[in-house]
Amino acid sequence: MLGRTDDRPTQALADHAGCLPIAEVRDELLRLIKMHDTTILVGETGSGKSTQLPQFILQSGMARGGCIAVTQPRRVAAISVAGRVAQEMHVTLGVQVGYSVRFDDTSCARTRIRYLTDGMLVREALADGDLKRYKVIILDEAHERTLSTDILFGIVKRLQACRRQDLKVVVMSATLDAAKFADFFGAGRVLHLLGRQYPVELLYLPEPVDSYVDAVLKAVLQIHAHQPPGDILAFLTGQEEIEALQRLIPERAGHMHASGDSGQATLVPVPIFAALPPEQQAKVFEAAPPGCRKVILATNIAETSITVPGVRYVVDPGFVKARSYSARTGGDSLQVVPVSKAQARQRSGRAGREGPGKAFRLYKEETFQALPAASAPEIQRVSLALLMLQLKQLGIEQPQDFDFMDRPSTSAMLRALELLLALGALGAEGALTPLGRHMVRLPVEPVFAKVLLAGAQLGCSQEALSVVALSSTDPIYIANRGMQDSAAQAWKPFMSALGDHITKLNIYSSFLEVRKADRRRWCTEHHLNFRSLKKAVDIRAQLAEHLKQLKVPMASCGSDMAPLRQALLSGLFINAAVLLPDNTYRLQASSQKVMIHPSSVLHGRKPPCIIFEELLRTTRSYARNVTVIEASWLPETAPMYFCSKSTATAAPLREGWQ
DNA sequence: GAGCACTGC
Repeated sequence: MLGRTDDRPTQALADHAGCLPIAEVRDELLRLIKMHDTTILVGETGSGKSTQLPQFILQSGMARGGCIAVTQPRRVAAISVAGRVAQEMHVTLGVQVGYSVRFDDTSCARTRIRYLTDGMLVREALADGDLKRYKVIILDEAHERTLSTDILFGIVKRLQACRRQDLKVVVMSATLDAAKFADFFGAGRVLHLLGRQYPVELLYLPEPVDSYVDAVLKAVLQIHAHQPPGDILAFLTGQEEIEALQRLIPERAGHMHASGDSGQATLVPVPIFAALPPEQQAKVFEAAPPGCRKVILATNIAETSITVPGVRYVVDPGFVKARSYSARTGGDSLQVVPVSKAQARQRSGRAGREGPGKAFRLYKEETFQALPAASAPEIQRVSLALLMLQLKQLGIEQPQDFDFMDRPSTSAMLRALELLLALGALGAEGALTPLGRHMVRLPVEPVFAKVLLAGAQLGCSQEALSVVALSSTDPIYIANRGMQDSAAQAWKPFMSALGDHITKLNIYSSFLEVRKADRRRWCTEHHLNFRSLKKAVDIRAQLAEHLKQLKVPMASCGSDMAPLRQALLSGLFINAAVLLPDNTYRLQASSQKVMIHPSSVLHGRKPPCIIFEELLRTTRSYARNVTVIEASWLPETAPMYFCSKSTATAAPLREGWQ
């Protein structure tokens, strides 16, 4: 079986490594898994662990009477690995081997190996606390430490305590910090697998640089001038830098040709980042024309999500744009920060997929040594309201006492619990209320779950569904450099003086009125993101189905937007702010000063009272996605926040759910 | 008068 299983990287590798390394340790691996409840498996890229191990376990009979779950952090991985395994086993995808991701479940009662996104398995655990159908749970790519994987760590550990001998867990990771996993699970042994990676030569700069963008440009030109053929993958932090280098590289490279360096191949820059339309993303997979060398200018999307073929050189300036959340202010910020050692290794590894490569790290070797081993796990960087709600649903009365691999800060947990209390999801004694149990069923942040349920009570569930679905997708606006004016013109007919939510609702309604076949073109004409709007349609349908199951009444408020704005206030009241004489706003909950973000339709309009979705800290604190409300609505919607705390009573909306 | 990395339910 193993001889013909490998369709990955190259033929040359088969000669190089013989067969998949995992095949050699198959029996040893199965013996260990049989012997221990939990096994830690460290496998480098290309070790075959994701495809082979589940098949070994299935053949061994260990999953008899049940199913094997294999989690992945990303949808594409779950889908593509399932497809490959079905092919190897000569079975139909969706029968013995299947996958389950949001909006797409290709599995059935007969499925024995089930690939899922980690978020999907968390959802299953929320519905069926015992995960009874699974005899084996494999947590793959555990080193990525997504929020969902971290929840699953605690869930499976707890499950094993009550389902003794009946649940095997395998934690698979690509990095060498397996000791931490072994320690957490009390796992007896850690097994290491050889990867199938070609050697990558690491080159550092002797001195630090002033501008990393400039340094990337220089490095690319030097590689082009002095290194043998092979494409270059350069990491940058965002769209703006990528577009700048896309212009500069041909300019400078052209200059080199003009100065007499003839016979040189042409450098072709190819951008890749998530917001790029799919047709343009596809260009990174096309081979460079003869006599050309591709320079892929990428964000960290090329670290894990996308593997570009043909890359032999990696240029890594050592920076990444990362989001961080402050529990103190409740604000988000997006900052350019140094990468971790693990990230730098992941990046340089991209040069060794098809042959020996070189990685140019644009910093000193000492700088690398001083980098943190890994970036902070997601659980320590995000708002924890959803996590705390889910832990309560899992029956963990004191979420602070949950068995975390890395504990989030107490202040972040307390802030989240306070929010849930104010939303009415938790009662005074800290238990889930009926409203909270409804909220946990909805796959959105608790504030938006509250908007949906409040919308139902206020007679505007149709509108609330659309607005919440739109808030759960990527931005729907496309504003390319130099076309802001025409874009603003195209959006004008949809703009509402009531704010961004109702403006987006107008866009969504118009989108739906367009014939399906014409929607893509309509979006292009209106400078709107077709993908985002289409996704909003899918999410809305899923949320509507959940509301139906919860027997929540569906109604429309027609053209009167007041109920919808009140529903938004019911969820977003902690982000209520009033206008000050200097035209800034003061947050009611914390007295912080904020300004309306210039991208908002309300920018410059000075409404006296607003709510907003997100506080973004850049040079200043900006409110993004803003809606106008009446100040008189504040006290009755969230008395806990706007009256004296000692006399606060439950919000009126909560009464209906008690 | 600023600028949005990347996932996921």
